[in-house]
Amino acid sequence: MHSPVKEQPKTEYKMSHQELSEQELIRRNSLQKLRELGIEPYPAAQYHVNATSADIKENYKEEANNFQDVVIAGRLMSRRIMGKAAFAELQDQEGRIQIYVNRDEICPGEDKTLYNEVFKKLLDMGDIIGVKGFAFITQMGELTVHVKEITVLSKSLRPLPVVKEKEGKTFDAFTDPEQRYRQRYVDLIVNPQVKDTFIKRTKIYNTMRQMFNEYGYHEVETPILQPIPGGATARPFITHHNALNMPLYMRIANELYLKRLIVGGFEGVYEFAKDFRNEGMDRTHNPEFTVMEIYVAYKDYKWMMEFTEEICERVAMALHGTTKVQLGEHIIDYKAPFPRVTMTDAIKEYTGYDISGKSEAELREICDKLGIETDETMGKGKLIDEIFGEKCEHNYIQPTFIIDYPVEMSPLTKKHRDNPELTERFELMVNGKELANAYSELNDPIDQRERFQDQLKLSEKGDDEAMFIDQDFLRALEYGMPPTSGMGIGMDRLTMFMTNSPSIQDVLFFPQMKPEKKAVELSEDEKKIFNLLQDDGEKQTYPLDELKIDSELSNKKWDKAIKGLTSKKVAKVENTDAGLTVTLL
RNA sequence: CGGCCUGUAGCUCAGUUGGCAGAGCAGCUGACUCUUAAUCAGCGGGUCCAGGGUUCGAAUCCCUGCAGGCCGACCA
Repeated sequence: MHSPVKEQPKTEYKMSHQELSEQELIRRNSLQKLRELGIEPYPAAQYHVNATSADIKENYKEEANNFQDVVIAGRLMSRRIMGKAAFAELQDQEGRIQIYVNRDEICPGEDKTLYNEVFKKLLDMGDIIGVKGFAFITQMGELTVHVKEITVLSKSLRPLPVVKEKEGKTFDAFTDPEQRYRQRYVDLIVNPQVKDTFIKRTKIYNTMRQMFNEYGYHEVETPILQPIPGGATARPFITHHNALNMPLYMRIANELYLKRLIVGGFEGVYEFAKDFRNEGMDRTHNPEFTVMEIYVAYKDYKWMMEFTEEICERVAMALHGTTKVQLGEHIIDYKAPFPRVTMTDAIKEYTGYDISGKSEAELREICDKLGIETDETMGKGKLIDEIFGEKCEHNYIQPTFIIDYPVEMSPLTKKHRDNPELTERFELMVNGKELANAYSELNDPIDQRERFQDQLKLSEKGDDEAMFIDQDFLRALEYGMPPTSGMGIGMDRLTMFMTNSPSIQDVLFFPQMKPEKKAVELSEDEKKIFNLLQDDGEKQTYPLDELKIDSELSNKKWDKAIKGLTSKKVAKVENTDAGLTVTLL
């Protein structure tokens, strides 16, 4: 019988207390003292606030003598104590406001404990308090709340980074990217520009939602767990449903579901969708990201270009009050209309080659001449895509629609009304990157089936990103889908562009990170076994009997050490065909 | 996956040729009733990312690993 339940809390308790810093111990001590003074550091009752820092700052007028009975709450961000009086800053959702605390005013009687002990000693920066008082302007001219009453709302047990500022210069800023992303809550508390970026992000969503609703379109939700990951070419995450005993994929796109809804009779549907792609991560890619997809019946891609221009204009105006937005060294102007450039013209312009009507072999030759690497799995579509990606894409800094893509690289797109080699598709390029992707949706079920079959051939050729055949989607199309235009826009990228953020991590609250590993402390005997396992080549697996002999430990010591290693998740014991083995984790 | 850089106190960072672990802010003690990076005096605080190695001696040199950043590759 093992009893991990009994042992584990004990060690954890011990460990967590060993790790406490001096400042953390002092704060825990203050917490205790508050309770001894009859002050609950985590009160249950609601605290009725009647103003915010921004309210007071925007609307206080000395001559009007308003805000004479305000109640505000927030986090204590700085303190300047001068004997019997003190200034401090309180930070609420809207920002910071200075408060003035006078000993004899918060302690009118003989007992000065509330000021001398509670305010001066037991409260710290980072604590959340509520204050009741009146607004006034100090001799130095700063709008301040003169405190009459102070309430502890939440004691903070960890010291915050102290960021100071003078004349626009920031001192000791909390800048370590790892800590900022892992502890976004701290980042948000001490770096106001970070909060601003995320407020803008929400404003982008609200602006778009409002526009779509004005148009009468319908916001919907479609499955994230999909039996067939369709609608895009990308490697999916795979998971497993236990009760159904079947694999499920995390969606890489929601396109095929939204089109089913168009078949079902909705004439305009949209979804802000979290998509998941099991691919590389870099400055512009996170494994989970958000795409807004919209489908409108009886429209085509030309209409959708104008609609997309309106989105960009409205979003820029809502955020900045102008269509001109700073992005790195460029100023991007989202004023409509944006130029429309065909893919053929774009390639002609930047490479000199005319790709129209060229065969696969001819295209491969052009790639060779341009110094673009190719391989056997690449079809016509992919070759053209490579040329555009290598030689053209990065040139489109100002918003530009690239239109009329080759049919091979757009399996869900209607063939061009004038040229069957092309499709009615556009991508909106901004700052050399794809921001939106749209087409006149393919609604010919027989054509769609053939396109899927072409994808299947690509897949057999070795393209592991080619699309699966979604039979139910084809069945839906066979019932008839009205001519429809659809568009997808990368919300993370849009937010980056609109907030001048160089990295996707700056526009995601919680970007994906490898887990923090806690240093595991091992006993002498545990280390001995650990080292034996570590030295055992790459596999780091050892037959249990052999390991025990090699460790030269007594039965008792061996037992204790190996149990210690398994309970700390350093190694595991497995019962295999070959007998018991020990593997390093 | 490859190259470069980073990891030292709660935060921001120094740390010389390998020779006692440092500063500012924060913290603690005290002074101070309109300050604002408040000020003044004093004090405490370290798994130098982890594990090995070289050495009389390692934050520093070497190896391995972990985490992060930037660039590139792959990838839309």
